[in-house]
Amino acid sequence: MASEKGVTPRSEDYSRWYTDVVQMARLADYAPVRGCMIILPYGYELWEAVRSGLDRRFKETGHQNAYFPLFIPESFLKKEAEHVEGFSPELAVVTIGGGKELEEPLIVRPTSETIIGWAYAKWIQSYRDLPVLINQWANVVRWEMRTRLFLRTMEFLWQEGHTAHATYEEAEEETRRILDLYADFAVNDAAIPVIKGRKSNQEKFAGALHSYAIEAMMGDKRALQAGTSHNLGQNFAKAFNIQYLDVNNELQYCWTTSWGVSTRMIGAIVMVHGDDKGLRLPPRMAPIQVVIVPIYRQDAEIEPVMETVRRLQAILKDAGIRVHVDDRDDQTPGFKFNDWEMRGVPVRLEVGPRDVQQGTVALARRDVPGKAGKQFVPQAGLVETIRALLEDIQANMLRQATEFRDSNLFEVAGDYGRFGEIVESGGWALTWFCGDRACEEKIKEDHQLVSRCFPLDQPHPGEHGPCIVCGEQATAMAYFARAY
RNA sequence: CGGGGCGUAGCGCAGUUUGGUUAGCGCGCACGGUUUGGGACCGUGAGGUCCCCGGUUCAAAUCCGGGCGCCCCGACCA
Repeated sequence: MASEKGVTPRSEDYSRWYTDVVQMARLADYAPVRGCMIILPYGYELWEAVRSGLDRRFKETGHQNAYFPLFIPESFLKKEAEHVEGFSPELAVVTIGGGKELEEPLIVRPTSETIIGWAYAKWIQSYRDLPVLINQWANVVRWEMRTRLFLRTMEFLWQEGHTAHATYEEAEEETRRILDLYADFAVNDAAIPVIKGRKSNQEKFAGALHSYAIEAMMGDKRALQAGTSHNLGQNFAKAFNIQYLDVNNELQYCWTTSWGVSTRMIGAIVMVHGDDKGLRLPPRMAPIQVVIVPIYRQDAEIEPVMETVRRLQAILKDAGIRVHVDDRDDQTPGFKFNDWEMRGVPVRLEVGPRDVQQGTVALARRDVPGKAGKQFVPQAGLVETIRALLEDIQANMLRQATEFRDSNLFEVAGDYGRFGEIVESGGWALTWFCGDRACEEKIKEDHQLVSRCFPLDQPHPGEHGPCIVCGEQATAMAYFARAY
């Protein structure tokens, strides 16, 4: 970890900064097993905020939670050709149980399409059983070569939705509905601007007809896929015999979808909003929205100060604001200011003897550094003041992130040299792209990066343009950028 | 899986080149006191299989051989 005081400045070394922030803000710690992490209480509270934000939206759109087993029979994975090809390099396999070699090895789930497909085949008989709209909150394991706290760990937490529908149209509608839901969560709760788009065939989920994703720009301009939604077509339905009888008493294969957001979202929040001093949490996600730091010089001042602190704490808590009183008596106020700034708390409230006398408090906002972000306000009407301040911080953080992102998006047509300049300087290039494997490979060879997505919101809808690589007429533009 | 770096107290490191007292520093921790509106100070104290195994030597944190682990950068991925 970095220096004795604070994290490595973000501007100095981005990846070290990230590692420092995650550890020093006590979001996560390294585990004794390579590539695994311990999610600490403060980090887990953030995850709970992600979970409740998404879960509420899932329920509102008619989904229910369920839980499927961790272990999947090896043969299941093999039933969908693309799927097994995509995942086999990163599987953890259990071959011994109870001291005996297993007849059939068990896969520790890397994702649950197969075992859920098996269950759906059992459950679904008729069009009357459709749609099936199930989500599960679970851990999954993928044997990763290179890992990073939250961004890529061998075991991670996520939600995976799995739905089955009667028609392609319904499945596609579901896939898109979830993509919208993810974007809504990212933008409105996590204050992360995202680009909704379709993945190229090369980048789609192993076994999907096509995949959509929300792509976000991190503070170092690299892209991060923060959520994915897949239209699986009938691929898994055919592999697992998920069939139903339609109104005409004819047997049909279902159309299925799957979609997921993982603990990686926490990495995104850190990397999008953090600054040189550490974490900055959007108020809607912050486990602690307001931290109260009591200030006193002499023992005689403790009593009246703490009395005011407790009173304000109760008022804020009753108003539904997540408030914490830092009453540690072995740390100075100055230390606490820095500590909570590093941990990203949006608002700091100071109560000292002067405030007790004058009926005021000092309020400091995390998104505006130094004195500029500090103001003295009356205790009267504090709930309204803080509510407004939290809203303003939330909006400001989204605005800052959006401005930063937009200033690094560049459109380029038909000029491969210019395209190279953009992506090599870290920007995102939006360009006509035919989507062919050969063209994507060429870019990968030249610039060590692949397409992020074809944005759903196309800048020139209905028009054509020359693919940036082969020059053939392409019908859509895609983003290219270095990614995590 | 390639390239680089690192492994010495809870954390960050010095010491290793050139083997030699009782292995040291800062932070943190415990206790006492003074402090407290932007990272306090003084005093006392606790804390070590120097990553592991083997070898060389009168003597190894230090030299030699082998192994393990972690971090960073690339190839592959939520």
